[in-house]
Amino acid sequence: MKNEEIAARFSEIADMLDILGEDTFRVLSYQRAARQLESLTENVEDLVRAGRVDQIPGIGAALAEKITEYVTTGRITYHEELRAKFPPGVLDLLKVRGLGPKKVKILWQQLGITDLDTLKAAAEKHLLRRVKGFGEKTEENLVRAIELVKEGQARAFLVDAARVVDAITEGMKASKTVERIEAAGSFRRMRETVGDVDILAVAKNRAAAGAAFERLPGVVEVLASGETKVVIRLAYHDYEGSPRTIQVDLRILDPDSWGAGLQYFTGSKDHNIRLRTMAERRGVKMNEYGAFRDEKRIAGETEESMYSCLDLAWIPPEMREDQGEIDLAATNRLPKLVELSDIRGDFHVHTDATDGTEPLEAMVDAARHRGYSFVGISDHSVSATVAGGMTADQALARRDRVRALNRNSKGFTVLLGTECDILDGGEMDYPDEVLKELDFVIASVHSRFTLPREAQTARLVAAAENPNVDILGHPTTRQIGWRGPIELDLDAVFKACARAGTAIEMDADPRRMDLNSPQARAAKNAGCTLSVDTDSHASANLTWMRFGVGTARRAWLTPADVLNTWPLEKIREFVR
DNA sequence: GCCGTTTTCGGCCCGACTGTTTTCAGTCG
Repeated sequence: MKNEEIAARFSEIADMLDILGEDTFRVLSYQRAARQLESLTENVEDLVRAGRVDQIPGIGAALAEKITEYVTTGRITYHEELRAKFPPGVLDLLKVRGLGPKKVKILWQQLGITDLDTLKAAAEKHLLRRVKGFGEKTEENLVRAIELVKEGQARAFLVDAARVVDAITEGMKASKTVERIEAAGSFRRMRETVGDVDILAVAKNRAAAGAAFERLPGVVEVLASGETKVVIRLAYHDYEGSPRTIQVDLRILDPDSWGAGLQYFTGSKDHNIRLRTMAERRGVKMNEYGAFRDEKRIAGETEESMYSCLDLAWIPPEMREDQGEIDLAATNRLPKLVELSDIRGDFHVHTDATDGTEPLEAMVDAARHRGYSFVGISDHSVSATVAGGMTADQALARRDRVRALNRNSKGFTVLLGTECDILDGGEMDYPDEVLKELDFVIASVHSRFTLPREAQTARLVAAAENPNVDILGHPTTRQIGWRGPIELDLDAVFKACARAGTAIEMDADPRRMDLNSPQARAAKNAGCTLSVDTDSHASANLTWMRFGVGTARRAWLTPADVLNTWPLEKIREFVR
């Protein structure tokens, strides 16, 4: 989709205008437009064709024209003209913590510093402290901050952020300095990756709570330490065992501001700006301490009170992205989102018969202990050689083992399926007779990621239309931080799935999260059923369901939209 | 550059913290 490409260019225009000292609100307009494009569920090319680009919130005539220019010509002249004014490397300086547009402009135009290496050398030679606004401390901080940029500190996976949140919550509770503690920010909104972790707490003795926070195990640096706000950088190991660091903000609130703080620091920024604008029109001032009319507090203790004082229903955090949820809350039309407790099973589970680490029986047991009523076993097909794919005979040979398991377990059903490779032209890796013998079929792409868009689309459409295929697995095959999505006309695939009655997967592997939430919302709008699965290769991975459900909630899915919340009889009907 | 239930002009969220300077600008979220 061109959405991301245009968003990236708008974001860069914003940075350049900012450094040039242009009007801040122009800069904000480009930033806001970039965020809107990133979370847009529709393909911007379709909007251009339909002449509806300027209906995107935050996009007016000028930005609509630039979007149209990019869609038709592949470039934005204004963007290229601005770029010509900037030596390569200058924009990288903005990534350094402590450097904003003003300081970058000074470094570039007064000292001729246009890249990270030169800046680091200048700081180490103490050349910066001669400039007004820069001092000894700034030089020290910059050297460390540049190192961080060069390490390429990536955003944290949601599962890792959850472990950091748990560790901090436990550590702070153990310190007995806080009465209440909860995570807010993009983690609470269940974004697929998290830039920093926001923790809110209530404490009688703020200084003691702040000190306990700074002493938590794993703290490598204290970035700020005030009365109501402490910021640290924390070391952790990601779910694959690699060492990383993440910034964690602690905000200490008064009990009667708890709801206001939770609302404020959960965001998103655009959601909050809309709320505050609404409040202002009603003569109400809203901030992290409460809602006030004529200096008098009218809300703040609970999050519900902050919404109800604007005549809004409480909005689930996952929906707070300024994508129309506020209008729904105003008219009591918010959807009843799917919850973890609605999930009755998991279709995408591997065993040691292919590339899983545990035997079938162990995976079945783990699923049953989660309180599910079914589990779908979906090991790889023969062409997935790196994953130790099974032959058709091996796949069918497990039917007896599964029948035995099902005979001995009341109220729990093992479905024997496959994650069958989609071959080059969209054919399936197992013959129809074999697919028919299995309880369900997930069809996935594991090869030929670089096919041209049209061929790739035709390939997935053919798979979706195969009457034996029930679920299209991890449809874009992207892996965060490693491999981008395949070139694909997703809308065409959604239409094919809706037509053929094939479900589309939301694969909750932390690296995949595929479909992601805007895509899943588009799939729902196209009439598709979604299946939220973990793609587990070990029993511990079954817990990823929490984040798959979080992403499904971001896509506004209800239980009716999610195949694996349905009663088993209805599921059997669907996969027949 | 966007936007409209006081507006087609004149607003645009706003508070915490740091570092440098000495009363505040810049950055961040």
